[in-house]
Amino acid sequence: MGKQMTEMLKGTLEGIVLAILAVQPAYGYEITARLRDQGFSDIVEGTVYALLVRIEQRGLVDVAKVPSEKGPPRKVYTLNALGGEYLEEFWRTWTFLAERIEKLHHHIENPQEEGT
Amino acid sequence: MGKQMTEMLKGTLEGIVLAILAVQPAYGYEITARLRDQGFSDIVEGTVYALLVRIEQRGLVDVAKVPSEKGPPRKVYTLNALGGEYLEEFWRTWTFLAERIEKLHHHIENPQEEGT
DNA sequence: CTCAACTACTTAGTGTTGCTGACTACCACT
DNA sequence: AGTGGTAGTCAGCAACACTAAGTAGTTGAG
Repeated sequence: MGKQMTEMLKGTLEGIVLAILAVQPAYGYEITARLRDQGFSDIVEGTVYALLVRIEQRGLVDVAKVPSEKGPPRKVYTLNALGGEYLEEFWRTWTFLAERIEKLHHHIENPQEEGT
Repeated sequence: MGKQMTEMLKGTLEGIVLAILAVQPAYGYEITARLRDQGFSDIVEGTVYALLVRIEQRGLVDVAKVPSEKGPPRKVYTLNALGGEYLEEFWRTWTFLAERIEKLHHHIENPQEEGT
């Protein structure tokens, strides 16, 4: 998708993954696949795994090793209480940013509506 | 606002500034002030100036030095054709990302609506 | 049995970005 | 002369996503 997407994902990808985990626990490989399903087709596995390590170290998720039938054991990540708080904070930040950006977007296409 | 906002601004701040310039040309100090007005209260001047240097070097804006009554000359930035294209690309990327994130947000609050 | 392919995770190094904090410089007013 | 607002610059830092390679298990073809 390009450089813009790469830069834009900084800070949001973490929230996206936490949001996915909020729906239900998952392991890295699965999360990558789910991201691909949801349209983030060029997010590489390495990025996701690195992100998971980060959020684990920050204590936002609980980890359980679960044996897999088809390969090495899976590390299943579950959003915990702290992670839930962090995710809520993410949504607040996101909403704040998105509202302002949408306002700019709208303004450009409708410059006559001077709000302030 | 915190670390989350800092990270989230990466990649979007550039688009925000370009969008501001799309409305009308402006100089750095003014852009900073306008960002503050629009709610981005803790974006520091240094960041904006650095960003302006970047987009100038990429040829997304034209620059004109205009004398000021109250200080050093102003560097007035104007969005040019290339910048306009880049901004459109930014909006596409933004829309793509925002749609997917909103879907996630919605999904969490309405998990019964399974789309797939 | 060996090799490829898929699953699953790890790690070292790179580039971009926004922030911190200090600095230069110009003007007006006290 | 000194303070404060205007306007821009610069060096150094931390965080993040990407690249690219590697490890390790399982399955299936040759």
